[in-house]
Amino acid sequence: MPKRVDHAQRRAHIADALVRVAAREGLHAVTMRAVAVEAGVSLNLVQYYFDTKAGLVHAALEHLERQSHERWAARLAGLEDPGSARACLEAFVAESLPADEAGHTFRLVWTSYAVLAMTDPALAGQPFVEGPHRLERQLTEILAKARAAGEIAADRDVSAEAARLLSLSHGVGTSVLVGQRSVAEAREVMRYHLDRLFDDPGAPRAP
Amino acid sequence: MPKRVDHAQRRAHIADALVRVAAREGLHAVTMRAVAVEAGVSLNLVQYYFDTKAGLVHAALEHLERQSHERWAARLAGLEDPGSARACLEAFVAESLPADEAGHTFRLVWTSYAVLAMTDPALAGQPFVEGPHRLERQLTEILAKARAAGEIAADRDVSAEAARLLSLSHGVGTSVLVGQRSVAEAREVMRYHLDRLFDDPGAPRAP
DNA sequence: GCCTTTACCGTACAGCCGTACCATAAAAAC
DNA sequence: GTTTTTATGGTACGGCTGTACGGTAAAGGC
Repeated sequence: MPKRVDHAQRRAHIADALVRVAAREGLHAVTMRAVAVEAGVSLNLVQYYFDTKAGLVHAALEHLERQSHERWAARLAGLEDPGSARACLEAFVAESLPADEAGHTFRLVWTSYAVLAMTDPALAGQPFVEGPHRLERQLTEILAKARAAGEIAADRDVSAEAARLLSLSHGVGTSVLVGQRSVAEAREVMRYHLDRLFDDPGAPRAP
Repeated sequence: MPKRVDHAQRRAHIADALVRVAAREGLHAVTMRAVAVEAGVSLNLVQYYFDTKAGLVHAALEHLERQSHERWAARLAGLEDPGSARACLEAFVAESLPADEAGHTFRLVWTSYAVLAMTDPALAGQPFVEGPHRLERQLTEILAKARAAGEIAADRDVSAEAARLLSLSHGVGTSVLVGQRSVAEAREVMRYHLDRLFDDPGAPRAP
């Protein structure tokens, strides 16, 4: 075996294994041993790359956030009409709903981490405050442009609308994860919401 | 000490202790010993009343659901104008946001259980499907009456509105719990939502 | 050619977990 | 008044967990 390996790649491989275990059996079932088995490496190797469990868990969270950010950016970039606010927001909805397996996994594990952060001060801070805030600002910008372009009514409060979109998508996503709603029903709720946002006849418009 | 005690009361006492531990340190920190200490009883007593840990956890969930149901019913009953849909929905919002300590505790522990149920089939089923569905039906009824009374526009889809309300309130509640938003900001988002629901000038009305 | 570093393995240890078991006072049953 | 039941305490056990430690083959460095 060669002497030098790509640490970042090994760490990503192990972090992915953690996410898989967490998605399948819950974050509480994540142990160093379980992650090692899932990654197909020895227990010691997990220790070698993340020397404590807290470090592993924390690193996996950052890994997850980076991945989701990239997926969202890629989806935005792949839009055929990036100028259309409706298209952007529909992409946002599609991305945030646990539709495909990747989305389901991400939402589930992310929510698990969020719950963990509610009682563990070492985990809170950045990811669950900074991340959503950034997303919310992004949504606010999209909405502001749409309002300026007359796509949505002039009397809408764009930052409130952004908060509503973010919270609502998170809420319906959760309802899908617990089995209360199907993905189709969730999509329907979000479609209704967007329809209400854009189709507002009789409301005042910009220019 | 007397021979016969009120089992239901003892069980409630211990279940409350579990909820307190879960709210303070997270559901993952709930152990038989921790619950026993919190309740001020011996480990064996916890075993005596709920003979397995799964039983304890399950019973505490039912306890939590019953409590929340009672609180919500009491709030509805305490309304000065129970006929006003806006008042009902505002009561619903107030009840579902983690405003006071009880609400915070309930939301946090409830969400923890929800996350647990996402991977544990033994816990899913009833509480997280039946409960929300019942609430959603209740909201739908309130909205349908409001629409019939002309309080909200005739072109609103009441069941979609109910789903939106429920999911949105859950979403903003979560954002408060993770520290992304203050309770005041959450209330502001919900107020905006209700304003949009009720103030819809120019929209068609029922008789 | 030798020595250090890197990447890995296996194992051991102390601690906490759920659970089972034994003991025992007090009340109830008879 | 004896016997059984109920409510409780204490403790022990096997299993799993995170972490520490001692090895070791291969690759560089010199």
